[in-house]
Amino acid sequence: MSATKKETGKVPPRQNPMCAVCEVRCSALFGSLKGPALARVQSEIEDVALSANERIYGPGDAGKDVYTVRSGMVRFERHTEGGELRIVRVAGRGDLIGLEALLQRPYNDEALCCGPVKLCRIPCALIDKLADEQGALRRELMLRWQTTLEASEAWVANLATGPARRRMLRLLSRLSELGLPDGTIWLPRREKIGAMLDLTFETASRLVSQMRREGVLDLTTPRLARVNAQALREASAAQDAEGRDSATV
Amino acid sequence: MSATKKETGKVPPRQNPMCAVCEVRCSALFGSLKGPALARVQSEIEDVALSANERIYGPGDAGKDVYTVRSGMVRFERHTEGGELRIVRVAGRGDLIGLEALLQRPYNDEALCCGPVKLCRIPCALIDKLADEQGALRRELMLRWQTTLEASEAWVANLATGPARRRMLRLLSRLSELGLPDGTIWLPRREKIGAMLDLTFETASRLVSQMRREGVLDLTTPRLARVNAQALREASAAQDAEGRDSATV
DNA sequence: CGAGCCGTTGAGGGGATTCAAGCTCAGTGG
DNA sequence: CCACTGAGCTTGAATCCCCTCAACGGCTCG
Repeated sequence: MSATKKETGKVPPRQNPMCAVCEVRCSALFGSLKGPALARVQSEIEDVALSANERIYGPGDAGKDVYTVRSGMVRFERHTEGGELRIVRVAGRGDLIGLEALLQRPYNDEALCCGPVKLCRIPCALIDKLADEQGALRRELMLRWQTTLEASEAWVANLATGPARRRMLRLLSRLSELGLPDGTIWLPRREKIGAMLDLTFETASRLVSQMRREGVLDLTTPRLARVNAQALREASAAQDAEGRDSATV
Repeated sequence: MSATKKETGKVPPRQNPMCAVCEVRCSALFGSLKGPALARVQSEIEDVALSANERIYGPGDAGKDVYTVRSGMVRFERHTEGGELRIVRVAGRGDLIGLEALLQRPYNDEALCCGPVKLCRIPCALIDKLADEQGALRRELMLRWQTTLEASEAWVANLATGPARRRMLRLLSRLSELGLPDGTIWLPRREKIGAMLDLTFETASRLVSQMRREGVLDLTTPRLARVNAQALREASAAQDAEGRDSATV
């Protein structure tokens, strides 16, 4: 995934992301495209900037596009059979979302922005066209599906398992991956944390406070926080060890 | 540990499922293939019959095949970051499993048989070859990935959310889909139910007993049961209504 | 300023776990 | 034949975790 060929030089201006120099190119869908194909891509892709809680797409929308996340975090909400709201996954920088649309299927979830988000909107028609010429793109697409599937299964295993405290610690760990390298993360509203971990917002609040008292979390502005990676690792290890004890008796 | 090196050449031409008349053909991967391609497929596919708890593949295995489930039920186990066992998904008749292998990736989970299972083992090399000639197959593959992803997200929303009783009711509902039309289902051991729903086996047992007393479930042989679809729907509706009440206050 | 949203914290109750006992059933060997 | 085991299942009692209900404080905005 390190650059295959970049620096094709000073690609002239367009209004769109200029994939050749895009900051997520190496991990992006069109990372493998060459010259002319890449040029055509650039005229059809549109980049969009959204702010917190804006809707990218939702169930029922006629899906004609997929999106690459250039920055920010996207959450996927859906309602359970019982009607409650549940967040089933989040996507971050480099992820490709809305894959259902490539199969002419309606979107399954509602995709919403956590904080400001930048996207590339990619028409499905463009991908269909390119895929016929560029075999590598097909493989890349399958890879995206697989990556998404892995994220979903990991969500089941790590964020939907065990006591609330453990789930919270794992969420912080996941948020750290999506956040800045200095540990700054986007911390959702308590109610959203609840929807991710299947908790009430009160319990989510108590856990956030607990993390704060323990020095794992440091709340800065309303929706931003800093994670102490070291303390998080220690707390997680302690929590996991405890679980192992009772399981190994 | 089941056979990994097959296809040693002298495979008799006639031992395979005959896709053209296979009972799952319409929903199967090669449902769209025509004449000659189909004939070639039949000489390379091997059908396997496994019994309860046999391992189909596991993390670390060199993935060289994918499998179509012809009958029975397959569960996917993995360990959480804390080391506990968790079942993250199940597959049934018509499902294609082990898709990671198509991307030369190691399998993510351990795939195990619930009860007797019949599979078609399909070499990845065969799919790669066919995909170059038959465009429809590529689309079919993507559809499989998407279907699997949807199943995984539904698992999060329905089997990992809410009180234990609701999760159990939803599990029964899901097992019914995979079972016979007369309501006969394969009911896992209590410990496995726990691994699916994130419960202790005692709680799983209590819930099974409860379902039985309510007439939702009727245990026959050790691992088989019959579901009263009507009673299950009613119990689910009641459970969901209750949830909605407290949520809507 | 009051209204409303978000977050925090406390008190009490309920649901799931934990610990523990006892049951059935298959297999084994006396 | 029957005692003896061990695995799986069931059930009870006590504990603990999380939910529910409730009050309150900070903040923005009309």
